[in-house]
Amino acid sequence: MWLRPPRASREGPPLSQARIVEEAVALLDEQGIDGLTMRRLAERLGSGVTTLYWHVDTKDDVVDLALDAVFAHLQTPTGTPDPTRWREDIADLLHDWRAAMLRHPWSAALLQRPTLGPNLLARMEFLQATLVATGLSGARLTAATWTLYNYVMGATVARASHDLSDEDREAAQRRLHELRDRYPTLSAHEYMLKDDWEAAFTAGLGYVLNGIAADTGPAAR
Amino acid sequence: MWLRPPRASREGPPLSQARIVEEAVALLDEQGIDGLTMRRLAERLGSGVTTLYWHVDTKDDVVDLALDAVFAHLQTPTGTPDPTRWREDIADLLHDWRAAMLRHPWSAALLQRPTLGPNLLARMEFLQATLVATGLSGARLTAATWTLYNYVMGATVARASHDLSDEDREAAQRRLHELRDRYPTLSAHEYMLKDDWEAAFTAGLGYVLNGIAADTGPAAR
DNA sequence: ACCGGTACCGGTACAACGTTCTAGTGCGGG
DNA sequence: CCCGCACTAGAACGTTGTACCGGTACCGGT
Repeated sequence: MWLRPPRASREGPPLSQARIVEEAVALLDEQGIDGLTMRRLAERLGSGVTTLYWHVDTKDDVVDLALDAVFAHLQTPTGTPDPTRWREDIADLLHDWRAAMLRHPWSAALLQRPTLGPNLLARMEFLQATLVATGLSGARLTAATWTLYNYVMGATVARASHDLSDEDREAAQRRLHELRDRYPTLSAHEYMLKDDWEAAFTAGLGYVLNGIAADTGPAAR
Repeated sequence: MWLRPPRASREGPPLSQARIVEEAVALLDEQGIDGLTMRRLAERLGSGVTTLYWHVDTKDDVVDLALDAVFAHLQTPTGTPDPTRWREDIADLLHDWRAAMLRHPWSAALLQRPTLGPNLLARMEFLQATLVATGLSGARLTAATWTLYNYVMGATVARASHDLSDEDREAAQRRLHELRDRYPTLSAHEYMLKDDWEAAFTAGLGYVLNGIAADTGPAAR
């Protein structure tokens, strides 16, 4: 009866969806996608497991919110885009996009859900608006938009998934050498040893932008 | 003692890793990534759950093998590539690559692991060999290889993840219209309603190839 | 004809998970 | 004073991946 524990009496700020998401991101950063557990999350928040379900319907909600939170930090520039600077503007956007995801590598694994969070949409809006300002529209606009989107996503996923330890990378390249009959080119050009991802990303983005530039209106060139 | 069941006496072919992987792919096709369970898999194979663990170390092994199996069907052309046909050859390869993954939509979600299965490596080998034949080498070769890889992967992941039902797509576009103050461009250009993915993929691939072409040796043009 | 080992099979068990059900507790407004 | 709302959480259920261990069929050697 008496002498039951004093019930902790509302310490700290009350639980909220925002606090849950914030802690979820931290947990994901530390332990990766498999480390995110409702129980662990509750423990870190100093709350009961089931309490989380008052603020959130399901674990997937937490994941979706955490994913969009990754893109929260940047205030994408607003206002009418400058058509003469479209290449730089898009390059900046995509570099930042990729950097945000690589800062939280688990996010690359979560792109199986459609791009519908507010922060992601804001980036998409800026991307497409810039392309419109170059004179693109219709099918060519769609193609350009998605080509750029595909490229960043692909580059980020590839980067995150090929981020092996040095030993693993060397072991993989060694195996390629052993199989050099089957993979002569990969073996000769050190497919697995590449490590300047940043330069490769920039160069590839240059290719894509060049390809698109040939299709824009004269205002952009 | 007596009258115990006759023990079924080795019906069918003995379990093997190949049979497990084959059935895993079928199960993934029918039920998606969450439908793949060691218990369900065992049931479909008519074996005990733990028996699977004789042929396979862990569930992740099954997943890795199933992923590479998706790329098994195509015999990638071997022999020295023809530099005058590099665009067509690469376009064919990437179209097939994407088609193989879309035939098994769960595969797009599994690209978090590096590209090391034999079938994936064979495709990579062909891709890079074709690029070498155009005269690329060094950093430019690396950039071109990964740009193409990134583009297919991105396109496939994006396609698989944005494959909503018609209602969902319309609901999403309706929400965009409601928020047209924040997303004027996306709202005006029907961002969510695009459905000719095939054309967009082809057009985007054209951009990328054009961008790369400007960087190849004269032999390729 | 027997033995022993290798290859393979599968029941039981366990810890961890996501989630539902239900029973609370404190606080602000009538 | 107390009702109801916002919030908290324990207990429990069903499902998951996997370790442990006791089996059975078959095969080569003696």
